[in-house]
Amino acid sequence: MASRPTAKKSAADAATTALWSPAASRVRDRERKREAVIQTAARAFRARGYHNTSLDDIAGILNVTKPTVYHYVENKEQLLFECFRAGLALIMAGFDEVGDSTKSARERLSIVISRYAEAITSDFGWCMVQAENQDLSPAMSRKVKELKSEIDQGLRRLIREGARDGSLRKCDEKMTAFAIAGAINWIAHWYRDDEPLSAAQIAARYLDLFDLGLQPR
Amino acid sequence: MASRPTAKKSAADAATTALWSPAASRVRDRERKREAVIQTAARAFRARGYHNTSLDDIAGILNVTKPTVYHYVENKEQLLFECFRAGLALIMAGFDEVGDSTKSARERLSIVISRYAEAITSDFGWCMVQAENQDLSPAMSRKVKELKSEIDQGLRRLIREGARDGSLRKCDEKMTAFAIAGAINWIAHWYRDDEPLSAAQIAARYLDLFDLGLQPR
DNA sequence: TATATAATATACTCGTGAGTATATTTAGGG
DNA sequence: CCCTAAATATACTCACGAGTATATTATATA
Repeated sequence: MASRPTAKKSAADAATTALWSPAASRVRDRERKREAVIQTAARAFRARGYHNTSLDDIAGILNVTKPTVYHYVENKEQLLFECFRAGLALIMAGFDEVGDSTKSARERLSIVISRYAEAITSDFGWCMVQAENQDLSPAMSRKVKELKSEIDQGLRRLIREGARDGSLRKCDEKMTAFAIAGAINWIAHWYRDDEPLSAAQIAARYLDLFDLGLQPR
Repeated sequence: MASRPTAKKSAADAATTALWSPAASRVRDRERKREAVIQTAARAFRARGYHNTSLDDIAGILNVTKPTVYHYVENKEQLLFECFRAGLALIMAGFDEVGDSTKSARERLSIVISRYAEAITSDFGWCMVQAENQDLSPAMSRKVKELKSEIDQGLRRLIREGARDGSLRKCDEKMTAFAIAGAINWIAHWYRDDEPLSAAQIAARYLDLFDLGLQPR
């Protein structure tokens, strides 16, 4: 393996990379660096896919070698897991935001969906969506599944509350939550940074469908 | 590499495997065998993921060695592509089915969505959904993208026709098609063979959402 | 029945990538 | 200013998996 692999760094990588740049004042803040590793991994995973991204790649982008990466994370799987967790946190933040609101369930659902879509279009969101059980050890797979189900539970709860407060029509709670989550998760598959619509705009259009349906009124 | 790797065959594999079983009358029908290779690959990819499935695995399931697999397909990428193509064909069959129908666009869309969901829950459907550009050569990636867009075009067309014939409300054609396709594609991520609801039942619930929306009428 | 061709197997190569043993540098605390 | 611990690098190992060169067996046809 070539030392200090000469990786092509995008402008967007510069901010994180600067932490190691020879010029910079190398305040070694373990936590900051760890986060930079995770952030860089997320970006790389999203760009090339988990399996097509080696730890050498990630190290290269950071201007560092593989053992350094291992100094901050246990292994590749954990790296994916951390990215996943960050993505999940973004989504859960949406739920927290409306947690103590007095708004109708319908309004709260709107907000959650919008935040959800924003999260999904981020690097971490991609990881959160793509963290496949198949790529994880049984233990980690269980954990991921468990955590993912928080989103599902949150959506179902809003749908249930909507049926109670009358702001949403009664429907199959589970399948409706799956359909909505699926539509949003899928954004990660097609969204590119040059997409003309913002995540919020996409969410608004999706909400139009979920709210009103396609049948003329 | 161990010769004739002792792979655990599921009951469902038996039918395809029988083509090579010593007892069977070995009518060597190239096309049949090729299809068995592709079918077996699809099942394995879905079960363990594309990257976690080796050609030795696939050969093993078929009671055969790797060069035999190569006798029927160029390489692993092409194997995925064939699976993708089979999945796509299932979906496009839904569009063909309603092609010359005099039904309203709304009714036709219902049928297409139902067929689409059925296709997605199959092994080929999984491959169709998961065939990521990241795993394919540039040329193949282009081809896959091109073919996938047929689904999108088909959906948009129905949505457009619905606006014309009055059976569907006017909406953002592109984003609506994306939302619907996303919701359905996502089924591949969570559907398991022990799922209590059939694909058609899932589709019916999804259609309920897409048709009527969540806002009480 | 001999021969060409298809189908399959054996036994490799070769690259790549995760992970590590060990050395070296850097920085802070005594 | 020295000494310990953290941070990083060098230089590996090792397994695995795609793909192949080559032999062997079966089958169809002349």
